[in-house]
Amino acid sequence: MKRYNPSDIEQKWQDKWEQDGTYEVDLTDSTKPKYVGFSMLPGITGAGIHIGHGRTFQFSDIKVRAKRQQGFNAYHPIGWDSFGLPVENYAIKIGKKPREAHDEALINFKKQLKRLGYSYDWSKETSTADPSYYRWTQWIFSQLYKHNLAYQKESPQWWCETDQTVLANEQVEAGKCWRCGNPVTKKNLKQWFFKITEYADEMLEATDDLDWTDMVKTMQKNWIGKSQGAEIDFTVENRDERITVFSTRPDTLFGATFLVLAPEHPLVMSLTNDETKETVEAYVEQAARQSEIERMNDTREKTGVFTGSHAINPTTGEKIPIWVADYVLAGYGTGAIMAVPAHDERDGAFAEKFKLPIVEVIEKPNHETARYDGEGILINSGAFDGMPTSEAREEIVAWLEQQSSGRTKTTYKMRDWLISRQRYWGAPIPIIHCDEHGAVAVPDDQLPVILPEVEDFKPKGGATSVLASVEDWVNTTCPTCGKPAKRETDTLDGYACSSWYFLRYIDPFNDTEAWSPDVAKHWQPVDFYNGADHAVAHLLYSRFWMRFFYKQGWVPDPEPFKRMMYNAYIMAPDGRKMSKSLGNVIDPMEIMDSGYGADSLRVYEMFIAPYDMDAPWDTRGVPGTYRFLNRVWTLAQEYIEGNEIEIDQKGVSEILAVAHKTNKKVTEDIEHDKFNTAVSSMMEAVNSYYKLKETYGIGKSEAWTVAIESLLQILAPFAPHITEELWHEVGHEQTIHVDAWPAWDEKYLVSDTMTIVVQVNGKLRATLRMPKDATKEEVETAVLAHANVTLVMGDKKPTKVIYVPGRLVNIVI
RNA sequence: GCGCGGAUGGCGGAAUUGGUAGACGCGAGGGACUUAAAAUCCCUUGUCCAAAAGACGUGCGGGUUCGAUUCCCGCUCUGCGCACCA
Repeated sequence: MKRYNPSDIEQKWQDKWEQDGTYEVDLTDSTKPKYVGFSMLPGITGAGIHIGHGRTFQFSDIKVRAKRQQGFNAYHPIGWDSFGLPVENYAIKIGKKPREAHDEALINFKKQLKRLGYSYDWSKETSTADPSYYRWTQWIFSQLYKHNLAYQKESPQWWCETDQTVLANEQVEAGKCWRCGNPVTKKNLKQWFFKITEYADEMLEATDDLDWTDMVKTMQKNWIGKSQGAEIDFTVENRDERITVFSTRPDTLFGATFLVLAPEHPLVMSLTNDETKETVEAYVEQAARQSEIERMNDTREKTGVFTGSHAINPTTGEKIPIWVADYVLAGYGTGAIMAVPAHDERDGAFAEKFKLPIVEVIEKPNHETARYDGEGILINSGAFDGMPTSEAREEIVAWLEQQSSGRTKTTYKMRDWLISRQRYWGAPIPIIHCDEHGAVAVPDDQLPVILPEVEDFKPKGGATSVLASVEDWVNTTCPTCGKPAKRETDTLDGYACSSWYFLRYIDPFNDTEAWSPDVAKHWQPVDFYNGADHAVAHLLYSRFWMRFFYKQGWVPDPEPFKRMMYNAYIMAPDGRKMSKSLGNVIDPMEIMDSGYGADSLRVYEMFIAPYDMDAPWDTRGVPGTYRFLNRVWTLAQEYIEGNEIEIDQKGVSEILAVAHKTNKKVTEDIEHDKFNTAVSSMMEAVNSYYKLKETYGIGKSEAWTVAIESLLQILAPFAPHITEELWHEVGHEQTIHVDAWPAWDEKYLVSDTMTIVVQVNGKLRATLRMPKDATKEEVETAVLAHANVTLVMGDKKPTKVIYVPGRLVNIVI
C-alpha cells in the first residue's frame, strides 16, 4: 500500500492546477451562478505571513472552494495592498526603495500563499501600486472632486511627528499613530478631505441590514456616532456675535449656567479683554501643544480659563460667563457647549472646581443622590415646570425656533476623511494648482499622474512630501489655461487605494474604465468577505466610495460586501497576539516543510476553534490532523486495493447513513461558517468507517464507493491536495475541485428506532431504545417497568409524567 | 466610564437554542504488532469513592421550570472596541 506523503503529491497538484487553469475564472461566463469571495487585501510589509494570516485567508478559500465544487462560477481573487505608509516604513527599515522592498517581499508572500494551496486566480493578480491600477484610483478622486465630495480645507489635524504626516481620524488609536504607536499632536494644515459625512446617515441606516459580524456593525455605528439634539444660539453681552452650541439636552436649557468654548474655537480671542487676554492666549497655546495622550493623561482634572465675556441664557435672560476649556472638542458639534452642571458630570466637575453656579432643573428620582443625567420632571424652568424631559426637549426647541435662536440638529462623531499624506509612497493626488483657476483636476486622458522616481524618498518634515522637491515634475501647466502651474505634492492615503480594489478584481484588464458597470452588475456585491482587522476605517471608506459609485449608476448595490465575517486571531504560544513586532510569529512554511504538508496545516487551522474566537496556537495539533488525513488515506487505499465485496442490507444502510449524515452536516457547517465542527464531523465519520470496515469489510461495493467519494468531496475544500490525489486514484479523470459535491438523501438519515432518555425528577436514570413508531402509552409503560425506575420509585406513585415525543420521559414523584 | 463578546475536564473546544453535559482533537495511561523503536491499530481518561451503586459537576449568588451550559435578576473575572462626542 502506498504511504501518505504530502511532499509527493502537493507540489505535483499545485503545478497541475496552475497548468490547467483550474481556478481561473471566465468573468464573462454567465452560464453558471457567480460566487465571489476573498479575504482582506494583504499588506506587503515584511517577510511574509504567519499562521494567523493563513487562517484568515483560508476561510475565504474554503467558502469559494465549496461553491466551486457546488457548480458555481466561483472566483477567489488575489491582490496586494502595495501603496501607503506601511510599505514605505518597511522600506525605510530595511534601507531600500519602496518599490524594491515591496517586490522583494512579495516573492515570499506568493511562495507562501501558493504553498498553502489557496485557490486563487493568479492570472488576475492586482496591485494598488501598479500604474494601471492607480490610474483609476486617481480617476475616482477626480470624480469625487467633480461631485464636491473631495475638498481642501485648512484645519487642525492629527499629525504624527515620527511618520511626518497627517493622519485620518480613523488612523489615530487612543491618541497614538496606527503605524508607529507614537503620540500624535494637532497641526493646522491645508489638507484634502473626502466628504464621508455626506453619507453618514445612509450608511448608519444601512448597517443594520448587513449580514456582517455583529461586533463590526456595532463598531461602525458607534463610529458614525449619530446624536440628535438642537443647536442653540446665545447672544454675547454687549457684542454682535452669537455663540451657537450643540446639545442633546435642550430640556436642560434653564440650567445652563455658563458656556464653554474649545480652545480652537474661532471666537475665543475676540471674547477676551485686557485683563484676560494673556491668560487665555497662554491656555490656548498650551492646549495646542499638548498631544492627545497628554490631554487624556491629565487624570481628567478639568482645566480652563474665563474669557472675560458673558452670554445671555435665552430662557432666563441671565448673564452667564463664557469659559475656554479643552474638555470641549473643536471638531464635534459647534466646538462650543452650554454647561449644565446639575445634570452633566463633566460640566458639574468643572463648575465645582471653578466655583460656578449650579441650578437643578430636573427633579431627581428619590434614590438619586449624585448628579443626575437621566429623565424626569422639569423644575426651575418657568413655563415648562412639571413637564417630562422627553416632552420638554421638543417644546423648548419649538420655542427657540419661534425666537429664531435655535433649531433641531443631528450631529455625527464621524469626521470627513482626511486623505492627503505628506509621504512619497502613494498615488499622487491628481490636482494641478493654478494661480488663476485654483485646484484643477488633472484631465482623465492625462492619468495616471505617475509617481516620479526619487533618490531619497524619506520624509523631510515640514508640511510637504518629498515630491515638492522634484521640480520638473511639480512644474507643469494648468489644464484650463495652459499657464505655468504646480502639481499637488501630497499623495493619497493608502486606505483610498484599497477602497475599491474589489471592483478592479472583477474587471482587472479594463484599460478604458476602472471597471465595467455591466460586469459589476453581474459580479457585485461580494458574496463573502473576511478579515481580522480594519473593522472601522477600511470598511467605512469602502462603503462610502461604493455609495458614491451606486449613485452614479456604476454598481448595482450601495453596499460592497453582502457578507462580512470578522474572524479572531491566533494567539502565539506565549499567550500574546501573534505579531512580527513581538517576535513570536510562526511561519506556515516551517510547519509544512517539517513533513506535515499544507493539508494537515489547513485542516488544523480550521479545526482549532470557531472563527470568531481567539485561539492559542498549539503546534501539537498539526500531528493530530495529519493522523486524521493519514486515516483517510489508508481507508481510501484499502477501498481501492480491495476486492469486490457483498455487503448485507444492514451494513449498506449503516455505511450510507454515515455518509449522508456527514454530507449534510459538512455542507451546512460550511454554509454557516462552522468550519471547526465540519472538520470534527468528518473525523467522526472516518472513525465510524473504521468500525464499519471491521464488521463488514472494505472493498469495491456501491456503499463504500458512495462513502469514500463523498468523503473526498466534502474534505476537498479543507485538504485540496490529498483529496485530489485520491480522487484520481479511485478512478476519476476530472479534478475534484470543480463541480463535484455530494448530495444527501434524508431517507438514509432516519433510523427505525429511537432513544428515549428516562429521568426521575429530572435526574437521568436510564436510556431506552424503542421502535420509532411506539405510542406515548407504549413508551410510558416501558419506562415505568424499567428496573432503574422501579428501584428509585419504590412504592411511590408518580404525580406527573412528562413525555417529549421521541426524546425523553421525565417522571415526577 | 460607556458599548459588544467570553468564562464548560490537564489543554483547544462540542452540545439539535430548555431535554443524556464533555462530541472531535491534543495530552496522559494501558494493550496489540515489532528483536526493538517509529509508524499503525484497539481500549481507558470530568471529580469524589478500592469498586459498584451513588453523589457532585458548565465563573459566583439567587430565581423561573418536571427539567437550565441554554431563559431572568444581581455579581466576579477576562478579551475587544470607543474614550471628556455635550
